[in-house]
Amino acid sequence: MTWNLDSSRPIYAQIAEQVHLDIISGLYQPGTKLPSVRELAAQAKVNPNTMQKALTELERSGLVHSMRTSGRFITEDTDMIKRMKEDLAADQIKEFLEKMSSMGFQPQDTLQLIEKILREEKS
Amino acid sequence: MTWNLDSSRPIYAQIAEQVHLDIISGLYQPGTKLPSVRELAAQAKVNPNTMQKALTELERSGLVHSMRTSGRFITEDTDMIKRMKEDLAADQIKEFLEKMSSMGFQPQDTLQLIEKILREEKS
DNA sequence: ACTATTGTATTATGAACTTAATACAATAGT
DNA sequence: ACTATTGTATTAAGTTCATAATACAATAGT
Repeated sequence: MTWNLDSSRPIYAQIAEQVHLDIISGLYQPGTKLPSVRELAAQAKVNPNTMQKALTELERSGLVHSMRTSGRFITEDTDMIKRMKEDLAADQIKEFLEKMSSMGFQPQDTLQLIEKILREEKS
Repeated sequence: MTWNLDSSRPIYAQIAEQVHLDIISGLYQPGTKLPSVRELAAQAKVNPNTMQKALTELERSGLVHSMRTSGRFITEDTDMIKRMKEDLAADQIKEFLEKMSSMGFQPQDTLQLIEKILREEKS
């Protein structure tokens, strides 16, 4: 797990989002136990309170739940994870297209630009 | 000009970004005078200090410059605007593809998903 | 039974952000 | 010359965020 944090948004929100993505992408398997708050905080080099806040935030999504003294676990509801992945992907795409649109790129322009950039990256 | 602000990031940063986009998209024409700080603040329903901070921030990009008492103006350097538009678009695309990738969608998957969503939106 | 580990709560401090209320210097327009 | 408008600066207050330093209750593991 590599933590990629900046100062553009609250750190706890960035952490919550990243763990969210890691669950959705399957990096964290359903039913798995998460490292402890203190350990995750150490890994991410943030205060335990900040990590706690991030995880509490994540809990509201239903993707994780805490078992008092045995730790925090990823949900085993694979359908839910799948649904969230689809929803989030759709949201990301709409948000992205909207931003491109506000720059003057219509969806078709955007698609072509993406393809152009992908071609360039291959070299 | 409709202002779309939320609490996820500093307001001044969101304003700076939106004006930036409006210049890049051509909504604000090169050489044009911007409304005054106080008027823009009233439009966006934020404090004049906040709008001032947003515009000062924008000035660092070189897209606008202030003329003491006659107001703030959009740069006339259309080449610069064009260049910034291209750069920003490329950045947005890369950032987007990276996020999709962290969710488990490879670029080709993402392209197909976008096309699927565009088809769905037509109906 | 004991102990370490778990999530959680509390209090304090400092920084960043936002609003508010003013004030000032420069100058465009009259 | 006068006046209103411009960008800009200052000071104060309140909120959110992050860190720090502890502390507590519950329980898994021994």
